[in-house]
Amino acid sequence: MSGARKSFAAVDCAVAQAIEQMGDPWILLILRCQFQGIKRFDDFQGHLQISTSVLTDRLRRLVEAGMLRKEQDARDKRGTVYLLTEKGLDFYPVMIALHQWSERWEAREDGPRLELLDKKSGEPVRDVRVLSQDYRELGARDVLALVDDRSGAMMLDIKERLRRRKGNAV
Amino acid sequence: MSGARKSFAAVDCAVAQAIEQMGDPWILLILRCQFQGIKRFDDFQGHLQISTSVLTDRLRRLVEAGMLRKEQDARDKRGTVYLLTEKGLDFYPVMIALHQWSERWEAREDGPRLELLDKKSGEPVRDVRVLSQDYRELGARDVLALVDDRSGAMMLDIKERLRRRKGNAV
DNA sequence: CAATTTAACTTCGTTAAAGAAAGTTATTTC
DNA sequence: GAAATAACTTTCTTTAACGAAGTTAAATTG
Repeated sequence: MSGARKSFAAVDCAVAQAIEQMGDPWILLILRCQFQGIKRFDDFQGHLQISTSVLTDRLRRLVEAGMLRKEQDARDKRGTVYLLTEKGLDFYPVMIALHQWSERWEAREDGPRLELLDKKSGEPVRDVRVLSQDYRELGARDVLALVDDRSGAMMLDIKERLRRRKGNAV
Repeated sequence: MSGARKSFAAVDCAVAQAIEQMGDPWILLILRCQFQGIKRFDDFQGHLQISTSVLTDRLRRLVEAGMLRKEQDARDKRGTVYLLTEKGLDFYPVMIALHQWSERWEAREDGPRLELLDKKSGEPVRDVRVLSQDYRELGARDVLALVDDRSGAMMLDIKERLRRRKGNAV
């Protein structure tokens, strides 16, 4: 009876909140363009083949979310530039993690389309990974997720689930 | 005249391809649940309040994309478990980068809802960042994106854009 | 300096996908 | 053997994405 995309803002989880705001294909593609240096309305359209109404909507959302700020182009007063804020720039690791994951699993036969080099050294950047304090690479199975249930006590997520499922296959 | 979400599969870019496949809110939320250990149809519904038709569709897409595999539950032959493949598990850095970004910028006043600890040491994991070979943290401005134009020569992305825009504000 | 072009939208009609609810099939528990 | 449950499928309604056309203000061209 709805047709609208549901909101899951009520879910008390940082990832869910991030997805609520940034987990939209066009939002992510616009951010990708931003990191490529694209800043203007018609350049987004040229690169993304996005309809004007949707582009307007997504740029507005990104500004509202504090990811981008709007500025008048100094050279052409008709023009607007959308610039990444500090919050927007801080999304870079997510974007690069996504990029590298894609290169690892969906690579073209003829090699990578894009190489990311550290400007200072000229060497490729490291694969974005979850690391321990002493820089060991950690997978999902090496990390313990502690959920704070807001009642004062810290609760072990895994133990709680095990309890609830009463010995089902894990 | 369309109403359908457009495909940008033709865009020759790894990030765009990743977004085409994984840049959907429900896809991302299902993956988040997977990393929490949720594996069964009705558990996804319970946690996500997702409609059955959409959940069916997204699980099918995730299996098709090679992120999840379907298995019959050994204990209950009615049951199906959806398990992360190697490709799916490798998506972990993206998920944690998203989580940490959200905790940094959308944190509740009363502190983090989830703490991620290295099982081996008990210490929190590092913030997921783009790192140089010698572990310097790199921002978007510290990284050079080299585009391979498939014509043999490597082409400097930034220089090319500068040339095209003929001295517009950067 | 008038006419045209351009940037960044807004509005409008159409359609495909998201959603709610009810129905289906094969197990399993009582 | 009856009721419950897991994992869907089907049907119907609504809404948001799409394409195209129109708008406004500034800049460029003749």
